This record gives sequence, C-alpha cells and structure tokens, in this order.
Amino acid sequence: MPLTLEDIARIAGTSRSTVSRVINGDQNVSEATRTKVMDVISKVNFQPNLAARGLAAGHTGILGLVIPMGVSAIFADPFFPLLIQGVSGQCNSRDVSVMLWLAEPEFERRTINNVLYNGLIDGVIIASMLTDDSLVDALRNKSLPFVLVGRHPTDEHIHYVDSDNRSGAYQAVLHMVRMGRKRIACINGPANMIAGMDRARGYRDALKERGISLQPELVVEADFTDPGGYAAMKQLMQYRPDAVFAASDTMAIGAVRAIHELGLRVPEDIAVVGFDDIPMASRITPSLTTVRQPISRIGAIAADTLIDLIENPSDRPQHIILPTELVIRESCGAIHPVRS
Amino acid sequence: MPLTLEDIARIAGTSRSTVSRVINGDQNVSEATRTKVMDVISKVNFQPNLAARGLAAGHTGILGLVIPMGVSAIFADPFFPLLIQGVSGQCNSRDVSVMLWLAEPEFERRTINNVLYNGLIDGVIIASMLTDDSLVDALRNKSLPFVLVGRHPTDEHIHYVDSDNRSGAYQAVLHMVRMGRKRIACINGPANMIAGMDRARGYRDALKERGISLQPELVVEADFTDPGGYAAMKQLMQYRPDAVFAASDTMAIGAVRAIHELGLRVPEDIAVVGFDDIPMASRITPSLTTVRQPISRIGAIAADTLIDLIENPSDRPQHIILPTELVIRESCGAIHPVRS
DNA sequence: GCCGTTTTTGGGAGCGCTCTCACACTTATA
DNA sequence: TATAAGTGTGAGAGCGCTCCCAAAAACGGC
Repeated sequence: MPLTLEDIARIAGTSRSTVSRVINGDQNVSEATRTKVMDVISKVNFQPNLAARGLAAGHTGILGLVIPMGVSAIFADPFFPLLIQGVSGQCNSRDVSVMLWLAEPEFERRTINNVLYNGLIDGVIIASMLTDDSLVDALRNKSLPFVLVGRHPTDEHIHYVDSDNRSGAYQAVLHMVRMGRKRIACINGPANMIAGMDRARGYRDALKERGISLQPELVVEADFTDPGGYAAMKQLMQYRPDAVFAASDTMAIGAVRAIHELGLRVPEDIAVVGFDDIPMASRITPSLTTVRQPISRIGAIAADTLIDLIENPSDRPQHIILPTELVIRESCGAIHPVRS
Repeated sequence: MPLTLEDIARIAGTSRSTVSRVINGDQNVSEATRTKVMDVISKVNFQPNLAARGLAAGHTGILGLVIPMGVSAIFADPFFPLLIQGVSGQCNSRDVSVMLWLAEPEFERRTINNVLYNGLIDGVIIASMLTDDSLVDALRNKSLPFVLVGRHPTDEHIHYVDSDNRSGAYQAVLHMVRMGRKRIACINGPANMIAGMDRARGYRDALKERGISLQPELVVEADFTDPGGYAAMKQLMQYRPDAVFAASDTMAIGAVRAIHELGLRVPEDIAVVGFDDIPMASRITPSLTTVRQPISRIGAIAADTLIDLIENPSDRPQHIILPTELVIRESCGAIHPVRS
C-alpha cells in the first residue's frame, strides 16, 4: 500500500501541508523542516499520487502527443520516431510526462473527446499536418492549449512549429537548375498535407525565379512512401526529365530504384534530390542529395512551446519556422562530374 | 468549465450515483433512467474526469509503455515504431490509454519511480530486452503488474511476449547449410540483449545439428545498426565466409553494402540472411532473405496480456512465444541459381 | 519587554469521482 | 395478506492531494 502525504508528515513529525510545501518547492519552509521531510521522502522513496494531485491542482503535468495513423505505412518513415524522441526528451528534462495517442481513423471521434475533456492532459501536441484536420477544428473552440507540428495554413492564432519546407525545396531545385538541369520533375506529397504543399511551392518558386516554365506533366503526387515514389518516377519517365525533386527521401529512394531499373544512371541521366536527410540517404548508392530538416528539434521545440503556453496562457501565437539545409551528396551530380 | 457528474445528474433529474452507474454500465438502472442520462451525456458531450476517477477507483485505465533510448539510433530501426503501433492499436480497442516513456539513461532513476509509484499507471509494458535491466529488477519487488517484450532469461514468474528468435535463426542458418554453404558467418546482436543471445543460439544449434564445427572467428558482435553490420562484415571478410546470418535486417543491409564494396556478389559469392523482415528488405537489390517476426502483433499481445493481468491479478505467468517465418528472397541464392 | 511584522505551520474545505449502505419500491412465494 | 427477495435510487464517506486562512512562532525596533 503506497504511502500518502499524511504518512510522510507523521513520520517526519509535521503536517500534511508542510510536506506538500516541501514537495512543491514552496519558499516558506524552514531549512530544518525541509531537510527532515526530504530525508523521510527519499528514505521511503515516496512518490505523490498524480491522480490526486491532478484532481486537486487542476493540472497534471501530462501532455498529449497525437499522431495520425491513417496510413500505417507512415511509421516506416523515420519522421515520427524522431519527432516522438524530440518531444519525449524535452518533456523529460522539463519534468513533464507524455501521453501518446496514435489516432486511428475509426477511433478519431473518441480520441478527440478523450484528449479534450478527460482532465488528464494539460495540453496537446498535434502532429497532423493535414490542411483540414477535424481535431484541429475541434480544439480551436476549446480552451485546451495546443501546438501544431506543421504550420496551419489559415488560422493565425494557432501556435505551430515547422521547418522551412518552402525554402528547403526552393534551394534544392535551384541547385539543380544551377547544375544545368532543364527538365526538373517533382514528386510531391499528398495535396492535403501542408508540408507537401509548401515543398511544391518551393519547387515552383525556384523554376519561376529562373524563368523556367512549369510543365504540369512533370509534377506528380505520391504518398511519401517508397513504393509511391517508385510508381511516380515510372510515370514521369515518359516525359524524359533530367532531374527530379522528391518531397521525401523515402520517395526519392523509390525513384532512384525506378530509374536504375530502366537502365538509366543517377546522377548522369537523371539527378535526384530528396527531402528529410534520413540516415538511409547517406548510405544508398549513389548517396542522396537532400534537404535536411531538424525533426527531433521540431519535437523538442513543440514541447517547449506547449509547456510555456500552459504555464503562461496569455502568450501571443507562436509561429516557429526552423531552417532547413541542403546537403549535397552524389545523386545531384555536384560531387562527381557528369561522365556523359 | 467542464461539467461534472453532479451537473449531468441535475440536468437529467437524477442523482450523481445514478449517472455514475450509467457511465460504468451498472446493470441496476432502469431503462428509462439510462436513456435519459445517456441523452444528456451525449448532448453536452460529457467526459468524466479521469484524475478524479483514478483517485476514487484506484485505477486509471492507463498503461505505461517503457522503451529504452540508450541508443537513440535504435529508433532508426522500424522495430519500436511497429511495437508502439501494436500496443497502441490494441489499447484503443480495449478502451485503455497509453503513456509512453522513452527512458533516457540519465533519467532512468526518475522514470522508475514515476512508473512504479505515481498511481497513474495500472500496469506497464517494458520493451527492454536487456538481460539485466534494473527496471525489471525494481518491478519484481513491487505489486505493479508488468509484461516484458522479450523473454526474461531467468525469472519464470515474469510475464513476457517474444518471438521465437532461436527457431527463426535456426531455420535461417539451416537453410543456408542446405543450399550448400560451408563457411557461414554470424553477425550477432549485443551480448546483453536477450534476442541477440537467442538468435546466436539458433545459429549454433543449426551448425551443430549438421555437424559443422563452430568457428569462433566467424561470429562477431555488432549493435543492430547498419553501420555496425557494415563494419562487422568488413571484419569477417578476412576469414572468407561464403554465407552470413545477420541478427537484424538493418545489419544485413550494412553487410551487403560491405560485400558489394569489396567487389563480391550476393548471393553468388556470399549468401546473406537477415532477421525482422523490415519493408526495406524486399526493396534492396538483391532482395533480402530474412526471418519475419510479427512485431506489431507482439505489441498487441503484450497489451492484451497486461490488461488481462490487471483485471485478473491471480493469473499464472504468461510466456508467449510467437512463431517466426523464413522469407526466402534472392540474397540467399535459393531463387536465382548460383552463376558461379 | 511590548507591539507590529514577517516567517512558518496546521487544519479545513474541496477537487470529481466510486463504492458501500440504506431506503423505497416492485415482484415472487408461502 | 404477510414475508422474502429482488430492483432501482440517493446520500455519505472518502480517495490523496492543493490551496486558503488563521494561528503560532520568530524576529525587530523602540
């Protein structure tokens, strides 16, 4: 049977209130009492009951992390694991616990209610990234603090953390233009994901800036998976691209496989640039030029932002965009000169 | 301000107790009262406060999932994501929430206390797989129900779910023997991980059964990562193996890269078999023969076992070993005949 | 030493729920 | 018709904590 505050108080020869003060770091406790109570606490390894604390205090020190599992394949991508890691790490050092919801579509309705109203969660991080997420809509009308991973396309009042997808894609495509590529294709993410939209925008901006007209047939939409990238590339081949920008490394790797299968070479025949810089990117042959985004840091900052927000609800909307970085390797033809 | 049971009772014209009965599915409520209360609940979208419920009932309907993050690289492997997915899915359908702890070493002490004593968690799934995990030791002396993912090497009273690592490795190695390989190397996992030990045992058993003497220099230990497999393979090459069994696909892929880099062919010169059947296994060239283990199912079954255990603490120790399956592809030379 | 302050402490109320118990009311049994 | 045995309901206590308030102790300045 676990001990209670009252038990500790009895052993330490003081009162429940004082023990509570010691645990919560209240200043108004004499040094003598504090050390005595601390001794008892560590001797019996006391841990206050969080349910009781949550009930009495009105907050629990737990934060929710909601990840959509619509495509279960999405977990094959290292994005979510890294995000979870970032969130969890930051929460650990801020003394906050993480509750994870992998929101499967059929449970979504229940998930929403659980997240919003059960009183266990002080706030929530939503890793949705859909342009029209019903969870986000539901949260907007509630008082529960929340932070989005991935910017919100319209509502300026929503806090979010994202990486600079547009600029990353822009740099990547610009680089290929500079390398002399003329027919640069784009394997885009799904249209209902904001990151996909932003990367497509960067692609278009780069072409436009260089006065290259956009060829609609050179842009195809895929689902961020390897097979998706593979299929998209096969489809693109008929239009004879000499370069391709894929909105994720996973798709880029699929695209490279498709290119090789048709007997063409990367980068000599077709240059390939991905997005994310997953570990695999540097290991495939040829190694993949890609746009690095700090996924784990996004998670950490989202957690930080949310915790600040919970402690200080009056904060102005936080819109944090982390920089991306073009990592040049072999697949874009910049390192090894073209052996045509 | 969220509503309480009392509010619902007032609106429905009944008492707090009756509303509580309706919510918890008590039989002794008249049909009329039940529907009336249900109507109110769904109309105002009432969600009972879980902290209060936890405090009053002594359990919360939350289960912990502890994952060691010692090696952060471990998350590059799809194992944990799939495990999380399995646990989470099963918990969703059993109406239980999941609290995730990525236990970083420096926080481990705190994690242990949080998990064991904070009163929020009804039970915990430990995905440790170390042969000597201090968390497991700590839990053994406590009354908190827990289930291990990965069998426990010594204590028969501990509940666990695991896949049949020994048999999987045994089948894999036996297969290579049958294909005529004479010098079969083994890239093993770390010695302090039980899965690594079991797979090494399967390797040894297969050799022994076929009367092949174990060559110690053909067995090296790596860390389940791709670079680890790559380095291990480089080291093995001096002993001229004609086949290699890697204890994970990730290591196998690293090994294949090492082999190719030295100008040798897979499977013609060296056959390779991995373990796990990650999605990448079927996509690399040559496609990887591997041992499939049902990771997501392990997670689901662990969750199920734990929930049963919480509801019925008197259960006898559950030791569930799920079967593994050899998936034959190109890298072992069984599909395409050896072009020597 | 006395009075006003400040620091430290203890007790009470109450967070929103569950669970036990007692009471009212119905139905079956003798 | 009286008694036993359900069925449905409400009130009360209490889960372990925080927070507020008032009392006690310690401190300072005259």
